[in-house]
Amino acid sequence: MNSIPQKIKIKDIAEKAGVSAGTVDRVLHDRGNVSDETKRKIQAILNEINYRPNHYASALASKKVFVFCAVIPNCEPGGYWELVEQGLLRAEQELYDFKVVVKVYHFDQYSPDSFAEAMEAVLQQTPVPDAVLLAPLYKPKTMIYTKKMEEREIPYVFIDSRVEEANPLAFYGQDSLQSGYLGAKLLFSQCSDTDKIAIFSFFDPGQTLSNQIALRMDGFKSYVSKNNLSCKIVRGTLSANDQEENVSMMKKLFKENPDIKGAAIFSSRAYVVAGFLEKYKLNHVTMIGYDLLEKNVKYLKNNTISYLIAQRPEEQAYKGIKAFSEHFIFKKNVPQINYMPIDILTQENIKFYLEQSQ
Amino acid sequence: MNSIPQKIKIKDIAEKAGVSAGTVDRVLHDRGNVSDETKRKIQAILNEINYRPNHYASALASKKVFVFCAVIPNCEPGGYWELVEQGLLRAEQELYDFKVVVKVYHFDQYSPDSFAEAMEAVLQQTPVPDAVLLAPLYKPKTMIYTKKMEEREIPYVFIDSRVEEANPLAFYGQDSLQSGYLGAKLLFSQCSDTDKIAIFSFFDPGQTLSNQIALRMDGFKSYVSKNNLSCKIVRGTLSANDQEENVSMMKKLFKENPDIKGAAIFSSRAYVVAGFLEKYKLNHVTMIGYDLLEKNVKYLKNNTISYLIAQRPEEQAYKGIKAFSEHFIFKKNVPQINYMPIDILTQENIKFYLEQSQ
DNA sequence: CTGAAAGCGCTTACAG
DNA sequence: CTGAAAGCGCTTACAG
Repeated sequence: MNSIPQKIKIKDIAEKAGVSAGTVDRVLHDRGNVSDETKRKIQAILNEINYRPNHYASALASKKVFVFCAVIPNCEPGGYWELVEQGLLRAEQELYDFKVVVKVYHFDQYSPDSFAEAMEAVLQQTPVPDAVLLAPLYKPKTMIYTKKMEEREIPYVFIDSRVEEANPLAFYGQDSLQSGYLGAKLLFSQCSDTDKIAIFSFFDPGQTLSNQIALRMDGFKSYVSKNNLSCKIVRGTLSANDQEENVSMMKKLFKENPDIKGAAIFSSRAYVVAGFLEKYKLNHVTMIGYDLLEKNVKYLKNNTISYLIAQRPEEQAYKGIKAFSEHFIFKKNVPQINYMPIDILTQENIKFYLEQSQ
Repeated sequence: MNSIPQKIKIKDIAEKAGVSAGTVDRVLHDRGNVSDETKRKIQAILNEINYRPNHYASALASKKVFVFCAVIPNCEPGGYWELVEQGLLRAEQELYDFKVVVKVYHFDQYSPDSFAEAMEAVLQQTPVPDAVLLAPLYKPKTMIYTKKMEEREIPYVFIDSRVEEANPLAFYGQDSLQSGYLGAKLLFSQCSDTDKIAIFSFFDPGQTLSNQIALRMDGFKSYVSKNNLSCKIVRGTLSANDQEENVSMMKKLFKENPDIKGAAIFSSRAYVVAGFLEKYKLNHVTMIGYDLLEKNVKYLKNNTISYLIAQRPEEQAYKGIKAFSEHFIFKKNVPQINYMPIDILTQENIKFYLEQSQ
């Protein structure tokens, strides 16, 4: 009548071994204070039977509080990192009954030093964090702190981009090179191979261009060269905070190059360029951009942007925190490299991605 | 030191109300045997404080076994419905400790009668299922059984497609009309507006074309008419089991219409047409298809198919079962209409969707 | 109608 | 090194 097969419990194992449940628990979690003989006997039984621990009961009984820290750039309202933070909070909510706390630390995404400060604060906080999630925007500073965490045996997860030399518990993010490559393919599906294309990027005072943007640009170029396209590429440099300067720069660029047919920008702020194209009615310019921000979606919907390429930032953060709970609470192995799908968004399917915030 | 705020437990409420935990439990779950006065007193306290029940402890203590039935078409290896079944099994695995069993019933997807038989079996099984997930391929038969389930107060979830007149706990699937519309857009991004296009569909002996396929076709046509395209459309009818006949049909079609430039097929078996195009080297024909099947992916990778449109079948089934656990175990409200994103797959991003099977 | 007790499957001091 | 007991936050008979 009952279709659930009888589950094996610690008590069953204890009886078989002629010991108490406490002792079985000790070998199960390898916390010592068991004689070699008893240990062998219990392990023999464990090998024979298929014991599946009930991690919910375990968490209920355990007094352990987990503190997971997250180190990400400051969140502007409506900006990319706000989506990431939402994922962190969703994971925290979901893990509430497991006594998990997520503490978020922010840094200035244009300042490697500010990243370092945040990491210092994390490593000095009490209680010591059980694990750390971080967006490793800058490789040298990242290496300093991954090393420290490895010394202290604090597992860490990368989101957004990754540093190959480090050894995180897991990584969740996009293959940036490939997303740049796909961006080129989509742009040239609307443009001719010989067209003039404008590529925009934000001026970077400290020469600290983040990994991801640089890789997307490489991917874009690799599409062009692999397919022997004879397009001409012109560059425009944007300012992060001076919108007037941006407008005059773009005015000049499009005046000097009236034959520009396509535009691409590899940061999440496509709306800066799209706003210009719309205002000055440059409808003949096809544009592609990155990331599912409200401000970008507006221009996708009115056809100023033809394609947006997205990377599920909320899901990256959510899965990053969940990786820690899988590791500590559910004792599961987590795959180390987890590329998110490179989602292609158009006017026709955007609606369903917007609904998807879970 | 401990950042977890003190949680309120049933015992705390019981003390405040001057009753026992059992009585609080009775009003919490509305299972009667409580005097109006006690009930009021407890509810007053409940309204004041923010009690968050620990559903894990609740499930642990409860003896209730949940049986969820799923009614889906037969799974061919490598076929669409196998992906759905994988999602069912993943959900069952994940809910193992909650004493959840998922029982899968299959039917012949070309036979409404066979669907009805499966539903009969489900409703007659012992124990009575706590909930039923189904793919409502055929509306009239579906209505018969959704009615019965509503009478017996058995919640049900639709996946794949939905019947608007019914009232499921939830629906997980694609907006088929829109996915057909997007298919047209992608095809015409590679073809000219005036090209000749071939549309293929499987011959349907019982005139029981499933909802979804018909809607995709409508969506496709609506793109054509909305954009005033002057393309010519020719039709090809395929057989589900006679591959030789299919080849001769397609030979004839392409011989008589050498100017066919594009091809579309709205079922999951794009590989039947793509295999023909590849074999007879019709490289000048651009093709779009549906669903992330291995056999389709092969032709996406070698460029016979330009775009595949996917709908996350594994996730539909997984979320469908999870909707039941949210409802029964975690007492959460489940959104009723859940459209899956319409994923656009290309050679460049397919790899990351393949890795995504969770 | 209500409460006390036992139990879900595990962990955690504590005593020896 | 080991076991008995208490407890995690709930639910479930059972007795009254």
